[in-house]
Amino acid sequence: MRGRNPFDGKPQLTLRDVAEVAGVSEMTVSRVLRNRDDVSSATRKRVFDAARQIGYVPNKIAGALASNRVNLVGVIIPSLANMVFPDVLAGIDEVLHETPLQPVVGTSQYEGEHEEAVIYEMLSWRPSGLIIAGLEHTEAARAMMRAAGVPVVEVMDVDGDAVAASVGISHRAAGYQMAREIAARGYRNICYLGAATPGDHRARKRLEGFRKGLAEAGLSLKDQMLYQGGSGFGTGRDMTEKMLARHPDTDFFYYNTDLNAAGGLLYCLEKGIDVPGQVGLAGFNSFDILAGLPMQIATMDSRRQDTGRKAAELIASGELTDAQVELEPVFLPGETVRKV
Amino acid sequence: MRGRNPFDGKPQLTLRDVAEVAGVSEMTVSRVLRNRDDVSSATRKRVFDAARQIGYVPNKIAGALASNRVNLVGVIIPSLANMVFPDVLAGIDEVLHETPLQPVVGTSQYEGEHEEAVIYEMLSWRPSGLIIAGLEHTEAARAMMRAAGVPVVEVMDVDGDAVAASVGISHRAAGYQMAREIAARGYRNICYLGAATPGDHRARKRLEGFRKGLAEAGLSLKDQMLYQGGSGFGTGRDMTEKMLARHPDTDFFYYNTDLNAAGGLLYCLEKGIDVPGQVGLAGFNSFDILAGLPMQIATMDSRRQDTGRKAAELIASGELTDAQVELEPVFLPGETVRKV
DNA sequence: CTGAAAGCGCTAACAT
DNA sequence: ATGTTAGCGCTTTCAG
Repeated sequence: MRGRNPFDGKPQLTLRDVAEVAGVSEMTVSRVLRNRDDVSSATRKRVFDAARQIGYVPNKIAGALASNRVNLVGVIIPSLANMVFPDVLAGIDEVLHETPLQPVVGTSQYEGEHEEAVIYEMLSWRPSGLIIAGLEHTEAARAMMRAAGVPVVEVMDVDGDAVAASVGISHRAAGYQMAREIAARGYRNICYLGAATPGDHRARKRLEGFRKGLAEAGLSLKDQMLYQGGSGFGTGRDMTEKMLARHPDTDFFYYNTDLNAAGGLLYCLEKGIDVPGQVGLAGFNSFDILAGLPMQIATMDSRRQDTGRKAAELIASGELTDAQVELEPVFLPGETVRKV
Repeated sequence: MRGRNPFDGKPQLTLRDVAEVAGVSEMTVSRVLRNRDDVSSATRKRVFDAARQIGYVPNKIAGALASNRVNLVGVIIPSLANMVFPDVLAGIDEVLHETPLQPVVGTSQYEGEHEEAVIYEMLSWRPSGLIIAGLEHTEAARAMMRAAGVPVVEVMDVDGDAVAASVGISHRAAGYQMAREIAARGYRNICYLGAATPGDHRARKRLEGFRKGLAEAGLSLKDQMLYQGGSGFGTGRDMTEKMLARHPDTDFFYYNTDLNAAGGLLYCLEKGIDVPGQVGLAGFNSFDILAGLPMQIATMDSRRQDTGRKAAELIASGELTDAQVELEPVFLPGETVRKV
């Protein structure tokens, strides 16, 4: 016997098996199973019954090879551990769900070489499209995406040159706008608390935009602190405590994510610090689950689900597009910044 | 020309193209690209150079059809919107990352018919394995999984009959144990606050186990409340407020998830309620991001990453296993229950 | 160590 | 409305 799948004891059922039971040609079975309407309803029924009876499951591998159509969409994100990426995935899934397309997920672990390998792997399945987080890739990765011959959408960032299409917010603009909002509210001693992930270009760009916004308001960042490891209330709390010890006159903390901001908020409230009077706080992302904190944190909606949805729509359209879709990050003042 | 992919302008590069450039046979190219060691290193280098030069990406569709080997693993979960499922995915991804296998994700939206369709879709790719959340499936779905001929692992639940292998905690046991812990700490007026998702069998089983545990301690559930929509601090806060209004003598709230419990905790603290003296609180899941709340919530670690890892290991082993791996849900008393 | 032939299961294209 | 033929790009098998 030829090399079957090692797990596969019994030979797989083929169209031929269904055809024999139904008493029609393979081709007719193929037509019925692809829901084509050029088959008589009597034949259609016979075929469906036969297929169900023997438990036939079509082989998409063979179908894909013959038709050169693959209903898979590659999705490459840095990690699944950070909530923002599953959020984008959920948006993608929501749209693909209405189509014959299925997402295949790969993670790059914020690492270019790794990402390149995952892209290669994905493209070797000849997917119907590729959705990939970020605009920063190795030169080889960009070359592969350019040559892929299928729609490629880079998501969650529009600050830079996309290989083809892109969907997302400008993190520079998000940081910039936040700086302006903070400055306009009279805060002056502003610190940034973020992550030390080298491959996190989006956080880097937000901080760049933030500094620029401060500069234009005649301000500058007083200090910053970067942590290793995951975000969370504990992380935000610790960083806030340390920074306040270092600079007791800090009057604003800008966090890389709401999760850390929430920790900072809880710390401040515990210490009896007047928020937003004495100290203001702002995060980033806007997580639904945090609605219900003692105070609603000022943040900026990063439009993750919308990003996923829009990217999936571009792929589903089948066009080889290079649309640049910039979504607006929405400033949500919450209750942790002073009123203007 | 035969029906190419509509997105594909240029014909795809084949082994033949590489072979011509390298001046060897297709077969030799195939060997080199599969990293087989029966090729001279001189030839190997020529082939690699040729492949890189023309930008060749192998076609796994064709390879899979010829070899009957597919390096995809189907993963079917109810939703991506609930953090617990990405956590399992992360565990799966962590292990598959070290193998040639790639996860393909599908969601069932907690809906049996939908799940059945997704299973059919997945199996038609002849994946190397299938990981699916839960033990409750339509009869047709179970039949497909039984006949799949590849390792199938049902995860996140072991209370019931698995089609083949299963990995996860017993939610009944988790609920039961939590009830015993609560009873042992002297709480008597106990309410459950959870979700109204009909397809959430795990929450249902936890509650069953919880009731049983209470009963064995001579107690019974005072009341329960189920909400529609996503969990979060706001949801937990609202439910807690309503339930306290209904039963001011409630001395314990058991939540379906830590996210809701956190909302309840914040509400209680705000109202000056003595936690854990007057009111105790416990959730479920154990989310890292919540470390840093004013009080650490009593919870039970649902071992999500471990579950994903173990399931992926079973798939990666390639064995057609029916191992039943029961992980222990770990009780974490935190600070929101009285000391024993 | 390298090559030639056959065919994986399905679908496009062309019959009828 | 249904059937026939050829072949997708690769790997298995067998030959050298």
